[in-house]
Formats: sequence, structure tokens, C-alpha cells
Amino acid sequence: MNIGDAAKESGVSAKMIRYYEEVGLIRAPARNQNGYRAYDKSNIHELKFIRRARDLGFTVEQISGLMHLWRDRSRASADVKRIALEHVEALEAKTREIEEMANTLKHLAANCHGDGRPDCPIIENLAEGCHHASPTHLGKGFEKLR
Amino acid sequence: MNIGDAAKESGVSAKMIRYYEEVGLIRAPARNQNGYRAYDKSNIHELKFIRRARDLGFTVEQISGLMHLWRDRSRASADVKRIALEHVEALEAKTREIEEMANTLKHLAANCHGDGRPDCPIIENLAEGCHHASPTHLGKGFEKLR
DNA sequence: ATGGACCTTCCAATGATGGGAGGGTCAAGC
DNA sequence: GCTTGACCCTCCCATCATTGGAAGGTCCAT
Repeated sequence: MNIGDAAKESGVSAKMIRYYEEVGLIRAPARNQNGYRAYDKSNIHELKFIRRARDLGFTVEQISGLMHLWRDRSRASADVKRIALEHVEALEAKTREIEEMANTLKHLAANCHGDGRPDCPIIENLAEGCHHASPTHLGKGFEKLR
Repeated sequence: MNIGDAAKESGVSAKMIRYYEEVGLIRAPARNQNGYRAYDKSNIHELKFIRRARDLGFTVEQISGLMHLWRDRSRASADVKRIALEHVEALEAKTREIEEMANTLKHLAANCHGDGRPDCPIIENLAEGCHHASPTHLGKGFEKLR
């Protein structure tokens, strides 16, 4: 099975499969005589695992941890649960931060008549300071959200 | 006023001030005889504008648009309002996507006894497929959320 | 004059992903 | 056998906003 078929079956692009190999998330597969990567069912299984974890918002590093736990039959479910719940917390922190931004903007927009006149509280707030909303300063972790 | 003081006053790091200049978000300021960038109050004002827009999650490109509108005294408030509301929508789409991930994970974790035993529905879901949750496929724009 | 706190430019890295160039390989159809 | 198109390979580059550092120049106080 060449990389293109593996990509189709797993839903992970060929580019990303090579990338995951490069960064050590998956082991380098066997090669055919022509140098093509050869994948089997267990590789596809692994790639699907990765794909689903990506869809849940895990980073490559976190997926690496999950895959070790997956392969380790003696691991405690508590370990997995802890990682999952930590991730839930991180995701919810992100939603709170983004929602805070959205709310501030919504308040500003609600006070903007939105017609042809130039005066606009949104621009004024950006220019002059935060009179309308955004009472607290945004915290760390915020930078990667844009 | 040197770049360090401008950074302190505006809350934008010296590194980022130079970057914003490089990408054309701000115009190159005057230079002293020694080659140091010289900032005045209007520059600080502009940097604070940028800082606040960043805190609201606008990208550099969007801020560029907002600054043009800011400088343009004849602009209609409707233009600003449209940009703001589009951004609110984008932010809320992001929160929905992240919340969907968090909910899926929460459901999985709720079914995981989380003790020393190895069987764990979270890992099983990742390995075998999406039996528990995540009924819909995640949409576009999702990739940048991690 | 020496040190420390500035400033300058240039280069690199982050994380996950896409795009493309330049070149090799394979299988089907002629 | 040759051509063609669809693969595959390895590199390199770009994204976006931000940080870090190196190498070197400047300013000011001691």
C-alpha cells in the first residue's frame, strides 16, 4: 500500500503522513524496492487514531502521549482520563477567551448606529481605550487563538 | 522617544513594533542621528490602537483595514460595524467548534472509570472509531484552532 | 575608559499544513 | 518499445504572530 492509498484510507494527507514520520509521531514504514513507503493495516489503524485525535484538538505532542498509552496494554485508564480532562479544560479556557472578545465586540457594535455617518464607538474604543467593555485583561495562552 | 519607551507605553513589544513596521501596518518612524527609531505621541496612539485590536482577536490584516477606516474621517460607521460583526461571527464559529470537541471529550471521559484498569473508552474511541459522540464532521477553518 | 542598558540588522525557530520544483517509477494503451 | 499520466521521492518555501539570539553600534553614568 503506497502513501496515497494510505492517505485516502486514513483521511490524513500524504504530506502530513510524511510529516508525522519526520517528527517521530509514527515510525518509518518499510520501503519497497523502488523506495516507496509501504503501509499495512496496522499503519492505517494508527493513522486513523491520529486523525481522530487531531479532530478532537489534540496537539501532535499530546497525541504522542496518547499513542504510547494506547500501545501500553498495562496503562491505567486514569492516565488517559487525566489527559482528556486536562484537554477539555484547555479547550474550555479557549472558548471563554474567544467569547470574551466576541462579547466585547458585540457590545461595541450594538452601540454603533452603523449608517453613513462617520462616528463609530467601535473605532473610538480602539483609539481611546476600553470604556465600554473588556473589563479584565486577557490572560496567557491567548496569543495562539487568532 | 526610543523604541523601548514606546513599547512600555503602548504595551506592544519592541520586536513587534519593528515587525509591524516591516509588514507595513505602521509607517517607518523618523530616525535620530544615531539611527534609533524616534516615536512621538501619535505613534504611541497608533500602537495602542493596534494593541487593543489585537486583544480583540483581529489579525494584522484586519487591523490594517480598521486603521485605514480610523484615519479616514469620512468613513461610514457601517463599514466598521460590518467588519466587527463579521469578526464576531468568526469568533463564535471558533467557539462552537472548540466546544464541540470539548463536549465529545467530556462524554468519553464520563464513560471512563478512570482507575487503574486498562480498559478506557477514550482510547477505544480514538482507536476504533467514533461510537460515542462527534456525530458531525468538523468544518473548515477548524485547522488553525489548536 | 569601562560597564550596562540601550539600539540596530539579520537569522532562526515555533506548529501544522499546503504548495511546488526537479526527478524517479510504474502501468496502461498505442 | 515508447509515450503518457498518475504516482512516488526529497528538498525548499510560505503561512501567521511572536520570540529568541548573535554581532555590532551608541549613550550615559560612574
